[in-house]
Amino acid sequence: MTEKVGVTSYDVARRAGVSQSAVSRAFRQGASVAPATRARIVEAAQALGYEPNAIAQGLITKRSNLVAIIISNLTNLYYPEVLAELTQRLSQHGVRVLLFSLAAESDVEEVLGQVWRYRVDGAIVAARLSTEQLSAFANRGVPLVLYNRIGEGVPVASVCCDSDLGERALVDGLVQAGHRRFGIIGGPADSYVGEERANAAINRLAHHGLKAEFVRGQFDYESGGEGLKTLMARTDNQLDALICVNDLMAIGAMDTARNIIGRKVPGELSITGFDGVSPATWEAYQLTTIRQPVRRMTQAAVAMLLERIESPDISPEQRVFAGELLSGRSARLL
Amino acid sequence: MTEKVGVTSYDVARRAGVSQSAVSRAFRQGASVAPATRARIVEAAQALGYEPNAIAQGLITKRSNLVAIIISNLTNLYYPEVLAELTQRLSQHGVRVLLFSLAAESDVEEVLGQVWRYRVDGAIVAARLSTEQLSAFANRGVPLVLYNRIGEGVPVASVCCDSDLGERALVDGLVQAGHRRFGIIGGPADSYVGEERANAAINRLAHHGLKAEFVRGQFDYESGGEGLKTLMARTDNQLDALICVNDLMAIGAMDTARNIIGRKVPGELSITGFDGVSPATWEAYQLTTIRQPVRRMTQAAVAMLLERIESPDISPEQRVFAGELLSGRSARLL
DNA sequence: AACGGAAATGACTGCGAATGCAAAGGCGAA
DNA sequence: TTCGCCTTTGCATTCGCAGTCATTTCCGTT
Repeated sequence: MTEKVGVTSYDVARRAGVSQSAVSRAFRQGASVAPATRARIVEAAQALGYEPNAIAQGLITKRSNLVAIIISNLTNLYYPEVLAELTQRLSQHGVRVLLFSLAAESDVEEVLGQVWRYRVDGAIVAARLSTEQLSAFANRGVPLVLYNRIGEGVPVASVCCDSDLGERALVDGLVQAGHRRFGIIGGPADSYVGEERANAAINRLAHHGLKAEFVRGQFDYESGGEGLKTLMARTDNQLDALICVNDLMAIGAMDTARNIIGRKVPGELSITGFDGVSPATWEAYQLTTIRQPVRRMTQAAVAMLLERIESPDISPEQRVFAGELLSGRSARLL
Repeated sequence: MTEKVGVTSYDVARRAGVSQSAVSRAFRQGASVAPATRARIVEAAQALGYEPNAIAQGLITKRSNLVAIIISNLTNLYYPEVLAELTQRLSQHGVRVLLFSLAAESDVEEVLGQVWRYRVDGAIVAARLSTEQLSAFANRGVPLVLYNRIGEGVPVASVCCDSDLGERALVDGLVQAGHRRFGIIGGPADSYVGEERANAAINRLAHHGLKAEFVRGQFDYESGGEGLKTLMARTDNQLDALICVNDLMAIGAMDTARNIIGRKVPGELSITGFDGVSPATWEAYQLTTIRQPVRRMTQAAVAMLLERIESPDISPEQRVFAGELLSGRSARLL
């Protein structure tokens, strides 16, 4: 078993006493090779430590078996799970993952350049793309599936978690439980889900004839606490319900409410989140939130992408999944 | 700007009225091309939406500019940060990341097959590799850097966080503060850092003439609570210090101690962790732990790998970084 | 105007595997 | 034994680009 560098199909062919074509065929499904020949070849390959060169394969077949995954902030606590799921599912289908992690949104353009260069078979993107960038995928014929965002202005395949349904469940529950002074901590203005969720909450509150104070956060723990303080100041400490557009900010707000401001949660202040990250279920928080069905969403994203790799002309489709209401102990509902 | 599929250097050459060689040179650093010619070529390339085919480049130059990152459990809360850092640093050096996320350790063998096929320039691995697997990297001439583990039996480049120093600081602090009944929650038996840290703690306790009760966990939140309960049962509830080999278990233990068992932390029970993940600093926990210098460690891993890609014969090196003691409020120290 | 040397450019080959096509081999039936 | 058909096999070509080598162009010199 002398594994060595640069073993090619010719080396294997020589050792097995066949032609290079035969070696190629021996490694491909359903090719015409006599069982005995294939056995000899496989044996020779094993002896030499041969593995087909995926680069060369990609060049000639025009299939790299590579899929780009572009994620903006991996540290979001929500994405790692998504990434792991996506990677493993894609692996099962013989597709490798080329990972691009954006430090800043402005890096997208550069990243896309690399995506084109590697001739990926498709891409799953959880980052903001401009209309031009979206069209670039179409023009280059690279199948694309957006994760938790939709193609603004351009029809693109995407999977999302339903913001309206989710926030409606939370708002309705809070209103029915008697809350009246609402605060909302949104995300950065350029975040799709941030705006979606905030608007969903605002609209549903309006439906009940209620208004809410609104501040923006950065989706992180600190934003939650700061947002809460700001809202408290603005409302003369009268806030009795706080809707955060993600869990991390809700957690930050809970900690600040309990340990800094000295408000009982949920006794004096109800707090809700969105995502259903693992810390949300920790004993200290028991957050009332909407859990995104990550398994189903990743499964859908992968399925949609693979479909489109096989048949590039499938029309765009949006799959919107309802989240699950996790009734924790951070909010009085119903 | 008609971006289209399959634009090759020949297309660009034709449009710019030059040869394919010229196009190739125009896109390479320091090649001999007249500025005017290069400008014409770049313009033509832009007009056609040409991007050099990295696959073809890889085939001929034998440099894929691809690095494999193999991580066992991405959901560990500690790894996402590491992954994001590694990816971004590698990107800055023009290297792309081929991500492999293991669902089970047994998948390693299959993953390695893919790693060979893609002719990656190197690999960073945070997963358990057998001696044979380690040698396979050497035999195939693929530079390898291990993250938070060392090559057992084989000399391999690696970066680690010092378990001895870290646990020593924690143990010494706890002992000096008067703790005597110790419990340790370790990791799975096949985890390198788990064993390292547990042993480090046990040895340091022995140095003080103390023993500790020991149970194993799975590095997750639940393990912390369960481990604590088990230890409490074993020690007749006399435990006064709990050392967890990672933060997540420490957090789980804190929640269980406070909310289930009804023990004051740190009043009646001191708890320590290891890693310095972000939830450790949350207001609700303020965990006393050892923070791994992630930035320096990832920086080192990337530097070591790139060095070895440039000069494959550089000898193995271990870089061990001291962690930083985060004195939180989960333990009485000194 | 002629020359020399450096810079710029193009023709050509090869990286490693896949595949169309033609040739060879195997086997059963007549 | 011969024919015909199907399965195996090999040859030759191709994918897109880098890099070698030979050729041409361009300048400054004398």
